[in-house]
Order: sequence, then C-alpha cells, then structure tokens
Amino acid sequence: MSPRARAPKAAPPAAEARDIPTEVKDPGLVTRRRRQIVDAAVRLFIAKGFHKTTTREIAKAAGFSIGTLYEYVVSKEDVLYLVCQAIHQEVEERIRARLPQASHGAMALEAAMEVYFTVCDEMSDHILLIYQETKSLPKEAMRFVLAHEQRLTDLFADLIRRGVEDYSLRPLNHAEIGLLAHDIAVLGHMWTFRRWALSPRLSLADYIGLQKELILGQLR
Amino acid sequence: MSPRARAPKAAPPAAEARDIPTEVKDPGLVTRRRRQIVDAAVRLFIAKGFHKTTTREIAKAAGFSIGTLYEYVVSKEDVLYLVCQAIHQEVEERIRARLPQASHGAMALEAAMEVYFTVCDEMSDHILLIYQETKSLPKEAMRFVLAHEQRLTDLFADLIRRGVEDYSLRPLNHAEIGLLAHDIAVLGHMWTFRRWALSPRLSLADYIGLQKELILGQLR
DNA sequence: GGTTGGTGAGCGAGCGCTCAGTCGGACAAG
DNA sequence: CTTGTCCGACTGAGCGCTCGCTCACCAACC
Repeated sequence: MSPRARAPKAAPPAAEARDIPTEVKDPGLVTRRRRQIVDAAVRLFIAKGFHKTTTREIAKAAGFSIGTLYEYVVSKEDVLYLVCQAIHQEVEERIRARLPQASHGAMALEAAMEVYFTVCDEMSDHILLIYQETKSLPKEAMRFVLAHEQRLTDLFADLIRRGVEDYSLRPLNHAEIGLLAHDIAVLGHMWTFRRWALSPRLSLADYIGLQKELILGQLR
Repeated sequence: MSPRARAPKAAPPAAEARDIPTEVKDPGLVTRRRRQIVDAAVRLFIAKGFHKTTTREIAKAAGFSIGTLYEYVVSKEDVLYLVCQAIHQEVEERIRARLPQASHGAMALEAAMEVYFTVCDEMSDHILLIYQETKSLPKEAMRFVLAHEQRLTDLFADLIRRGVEDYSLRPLNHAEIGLLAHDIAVLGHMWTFRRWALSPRLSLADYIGLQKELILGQLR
C-alpha cells in the first residue's frame, strides 16, 4: 500500500496511522469526493460484490476517472474499508437518532428492538454486504467492523441490565444478558438474509412483533 | 463457461442440465477425483476465500495439475458449486444420522436442537464459507443452496408442528411455527459467526442450554 | 486589461502482472 | 493402435495502479 510519490505529505510525521493519507488538499473536497466514492462503491458492491467490481467502474460511477479515484484512496481495499465504515456509521446514527431516552427497563428494550429491526429492514442490502465482504478486509480494518458489532450488542445488553435493575425484567446473570443481546442483534440481521423465505408469509411488523414476544416473553 | 473442445460429450444430447459433463470415463475415478478436488478446495476457500484462491492452487492441493483439474470440472465456479453441495450434504447427513426417532414432541425438538447446534459447531468454518460465497454462485446453483436451507428449516418446523399436535407444545399458528424454525436455524449459525464474542464467556454446552431454554420456554 | 507563471485537480493510456482456461503431447494399459 | 489419464507450457483477457500530461484558475506584475 504505497502512498503516491506526488503527495509527500510534509505535515504531521505519522499522526494518522489509519485513515488514508490526508495529503495537503482542501479537506472539504477530500471528504466530498470520498463520499462520492463510497456512494458509488456501495451501489456496485451490493450489485456485483467487491471482487467483481473494478476500480474503473467505481471511478466512473462516482463521476470521475481512475486517476482521480486514486488521488483520494490508496487502494481498492481502502474503498471497501471506507464503505464498511460508512455503513456502520449510518446504521448507528439511524438507531441512536430514533431511540427514545425517556422510557425505562422493559419498555426501553422493546422500543430499541423495534427501532433496530426497522433499521435492519431499511438497510438490509448493506448489512448483507457487510456479512459477505468483511473477510476481504485487511486484519486491522476487520477489527473495526467487529468493534462496531460489539458496540451495538452492548447497547442491548445495557438495556437488559437496566431492566433487571429496575425489576421490570427477571433476574439474569452476566452470560445470559450477553447472549440475549447477541440474539437480538442476530435476529435483526436474520430478517435481511432470510427475507427470501420470511417476507412472503410475514410482514416486517409481524416479524418484529413475534420476535419481541420471543425475547421479552423470556425476560418477564 | 465454455466446455472444453476435447470433451464433446456425444452421449445424451441434453440429459444433465446441471451436474458437470459426465463424459465417457470411469465413473469411479471421476467421483474420486472430484472428492479430491472438493477436499482441497474446501480447505483453501476457508483459508483464503473463493476469489483469492487460484485454480492452480486447488489442483496442486488436490495432488495433480491444472490440466487434470479441468478434466473433471468445467470452470472455477463449478468447483465452488461442488463445494457448497458437498458441505450441505455433509451437514444434512450428520444431522440425520444422529437424530433419535423414538422420542416425540417437545423432547424430539430438544434433541434435534442439540444435534443441530453441535453439528454447526463442528462445521463452523464450512458454514461461514457458505454465508460468504453463496452470492458468487451462478443463479441456478444458488437456488440449490437456498433449497437446502429450506429443507433444514422444514425439519424443525415439522418437529414443532408434531409437538403442537401431541399437546407437548402450546398451540401455534403457521406463521409462528415457520418463524420459530428459522430462528433455530439461524441461532445455530450464530454460534459460527459470533464465536469471537461468545466463546470466551460461554462453552458450547452453555450456549446450547441457554438457547434451548429461550426457544422451548416460549413453546410450553 | 493583458501577460505570465505557478498551482493542483483531473485525466486516461498503458505497464506489469495475474490467472482461468487450452492444447498438443507423453505415457501406460489393453 | 487405441483409449484413458495426466501433464504443464502457453495464451490472452482483464485488472489494479501509475505517471506524464492538460487546463482552469488565480495572483502578480506591467
């Protein structure tokens, strides 16, 4: 992953270990172009997969040439990294934006599941992409993905824990709480990769309702 | 996917729509060689992924040259197809081999979950592979994979239905049974792609126990 | 206003290489 | 000689990435 000779980045010596060479360009332009790249790449990766998409296609779909693409990105793998990062950020933002704070315990958990499952539905193509291409990421970037997944799971674990503390949920030990949180996270993803079997018979609302029943029924 | 000029398969005109040209060779050798190919490919695909594995590597790992590889296979995609087929067959065989028939209702379901989760653990690398590479399969082959997944799910659905009928489980409608069956199937897979978070805190036996509780607690 | 020189975003032909798939021939058995 | 099996050098398409170049823009100077 050699940085381009033309961009000697004389500024901070080694400040940004991760995050693609930040060069000496207009940072506004850089972020705008990167967003264009990510938008184009997401569409293409979803349609054809990472390996079957060429860098030329990405550049074209983003509205410029390969030369320009490589002004803003160090390698094709970096594009995938940016894409994964963007997707996770969007998932997290959508969830946090819609989470009601006011409620407590069981109610809060129920609301969170509702929000989470809805977001999973909205972004199912993206979530599928993450499942399929995470392994193509370099080691370090993969840790980033897993860390995000863990953070999301922790969100559910916290809600359950709070429910236990205020007695709106039955007592649970550490392991049980962790597992239940993972169950919720995965059951959300399940809607994205089992839609082919599920959605003909079940609406999203039905799905959410039944899964809430399954989890919360176990917790009361 | 151009068939080799050297293998004109003059025999039945279009008998085998799927299933690689069966030529006019010793069928014993063909199946033996194909098994070698599949064994080698599984190992390599698990380690490096489909796209990053070369046909030459597969041939070498199988113990012969590329030329020979292409005597028994029509394309690289076909290797992936054979691999997916073999994995599914193995999963199914292992499960059916260990399923006790004698028991009934809730007991049978519980036993089936135990067996299924154990097989998922044994074959977790293979299941992960399926998740990641199914999309690289040609359309028709993909249907095969989904059909297998459906058959496995139906197995659980049948057990639940029988449990409802003999009153060892509470009454459930069609949609609920279907969803629960999918939940079980996916919860089995979950152990394979969340081991990084789960297994430090939970043994397989713990995992099985808690998940059985979750599902069966809901059904009694 | 006109000229000049500097700057850097953008370009795309093409380099270097990888890799799926081919083919002509070697070799052994019948 | 024929047939079945295997070999591996060879081919050519296609890919990621590079780099010499263009050109719009701006500021300085006449």
